[in-house]
Amino acid sequence: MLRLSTKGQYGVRAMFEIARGYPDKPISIKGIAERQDVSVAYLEQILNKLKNGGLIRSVKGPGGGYVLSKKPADVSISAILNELEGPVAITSCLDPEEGCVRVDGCVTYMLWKSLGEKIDAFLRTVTLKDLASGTLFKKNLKLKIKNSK
Amino acid sequence: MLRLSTKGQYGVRAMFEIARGYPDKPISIKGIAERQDVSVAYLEQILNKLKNGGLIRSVKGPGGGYVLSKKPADVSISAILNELEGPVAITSCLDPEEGCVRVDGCVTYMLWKSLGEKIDAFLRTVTLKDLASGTLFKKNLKLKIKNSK
DNA sequence: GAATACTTGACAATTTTACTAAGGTATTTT
DNA sequence: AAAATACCTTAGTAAAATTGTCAAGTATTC
Repeated sequence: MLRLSTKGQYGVRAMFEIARGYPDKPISIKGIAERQDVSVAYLEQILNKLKNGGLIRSVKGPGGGYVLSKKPADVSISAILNELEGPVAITSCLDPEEGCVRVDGCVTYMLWKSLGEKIDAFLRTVTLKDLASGTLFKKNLKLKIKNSK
Repeated sequence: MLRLSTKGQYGVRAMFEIARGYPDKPISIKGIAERQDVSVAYLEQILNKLKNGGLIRSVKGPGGGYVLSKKPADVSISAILNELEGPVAITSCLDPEEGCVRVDGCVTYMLWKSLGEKIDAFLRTVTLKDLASGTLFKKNLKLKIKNSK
């Protein structure tokens, strides 16, 4: 359950590739497609959204590609996924574009709201820099050791 | 993004209703359907899964219905969703029934794994008793006040 | 035996996902 | 200027998942 669409997954992986060229080496769709094993046509859709969201800018012509708008440490996974798939919304009640039909005291409303907030809080703490440096892996290891005591 | 299916949502609401009859008053599908505004036929499917998972037991005949197998404080949201939709698996790599094609060092593997673990850890802490008592709401309020200082 | 209520499996409509296709625009190099 | 590179945009579509419905049971109680 709670599967993330491939669009979101590929988007994060593509942003990771683009981050590697920061600040001045544009990364082409073709290059990303090869290294991350995703079709060029599908990536075009994804990167277009990220560009419109202002997370990356494009450089046309030979030698062109995409460049991160901000430094990797300032680009969170939350920002990427928000642009591609909208905000976390466990239920339709919590989707700003939909809303709740059962306005009355729904017993689960707070549950899903809290869960969504926790998820987004986590995704905001992880950045492209963390992916590149493997920080996340280390953090996780530390936590495991701590817990096993 | 990260929408939970209606099956999972209705399942939790149904379990909440059943919890209200614990330990000795069976709650009928019809009653749940009316109070939670879900069709009887759809609930049948859902409750059947929960029954096979051992979370509830059924009582046939007039006055029958479903009864919780354990006390509300021992039934976590995680257990309910696990039964209805399988474990949290943000990506197919992390689904025990699928697996990862890109076995090599995938940069995002740890990210999705950590997120999944965090989600499940939270869902394990919330029980049917919490839903009934509104504990979650109070916890959340406390947190907000703390943060706003 | 009539009423209540759970049991089971099949199936169908709708929506979402996960792409592909095709043609266009902008920039650089030769 | 022409060719090559690479981004840009919209439309369409097959497969899968979701979200149910339907029908024909079985078990229990009154």
